[in-house]
Amino acid sequence: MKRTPPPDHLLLDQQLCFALYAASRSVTGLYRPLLEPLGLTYPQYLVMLVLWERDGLTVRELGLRLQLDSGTLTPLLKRLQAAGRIDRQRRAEDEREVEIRLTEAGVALRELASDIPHCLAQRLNASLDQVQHLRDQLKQLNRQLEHTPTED
Amino acid sequence: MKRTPPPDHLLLDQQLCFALYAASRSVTGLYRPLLEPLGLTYPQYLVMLVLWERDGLTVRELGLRLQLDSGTLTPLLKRLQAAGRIDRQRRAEDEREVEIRLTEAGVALRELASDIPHCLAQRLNASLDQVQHLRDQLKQLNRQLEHTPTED
DNA sequence: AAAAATTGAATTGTACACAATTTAATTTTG
DNA sequence: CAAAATTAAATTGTGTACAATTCAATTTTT
Repeated sequence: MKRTPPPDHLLLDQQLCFALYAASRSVTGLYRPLLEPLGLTYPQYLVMLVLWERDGLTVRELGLRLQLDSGTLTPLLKRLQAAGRIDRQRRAEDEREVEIRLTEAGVALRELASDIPHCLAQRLNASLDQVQHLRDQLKQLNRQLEHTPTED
Repeated sequence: MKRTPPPDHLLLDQQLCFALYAASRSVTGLYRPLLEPLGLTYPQYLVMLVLWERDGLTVRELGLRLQLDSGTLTPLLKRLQAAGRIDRQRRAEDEREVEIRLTEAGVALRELASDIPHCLAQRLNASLDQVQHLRDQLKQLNRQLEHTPTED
């Protein structure tokens, strides 16, 4: 005699996607005050993390690492260049590729960033275990999604 | 005799933030082909989820629920209105508030959306347990962040 | 080797996010 | 009650995201 079956599956609070979306934006928000003194946005910080690990990558390689395409990266990299953190240069071996290299200022910025992970961990006021567990689950989810073609 | 101490904390793969950011965008990407036939973007879908649960909320109330401000919601809601899914109307009791109401088409859209959670769960090809566990951890993280003022 | 296909960036266009400001309506205060 | 403070949306401006297209450089085919 039920009129409408309980539509549990469409409840916002049931959605993994919303939990992810909200958590991602919240955490990004935590970074903002820490990154502002460095003059970096959050996606720019991610690019710097990659370059601090390995300098001289191409736009394509940065895109693979961060799962971002040239439509996002090109303007972002131009802003990092305008701010004097990186240089962009076509590769001699293959003129299609653009190599991204840290400037001295870009390398130096790493010192200023070195406290950020620690600062952030404190603000998260979650246990390290909790954070690592969550991170590893998310990474696993990401791996599963990477290997799931859209099968269209 | 180490030159530079291992900068583990700045490695991209160590960052919870990046795992979150990447997972969030990946999952949003999974929704895209499912939402496209409905003519909805992913944030628009979230707004519809809220309204399907409870119609007639104000912009402010939607913003609280989704953690979005008027700068994001106002143009999004105008697009939903232009697409005929909602009406926007100033409240008589308080002319500052704008009440959002589903149109008939907006209500009807719910039927078409009813399969989406199931479709998505399949594409995630993760166990339900895994998804629920992850979701609950993220929700807990969100709660912790909500109650952590910026203390500035 | 020349034509065709592929590839890497850049560009174009649409839609978020979010800080900061503005505007209008309501509340609070002196 | 009028001025000041507060509030809710809207607006403005900057910076992503991402699909789709363009363009030039390289590879692959014929």
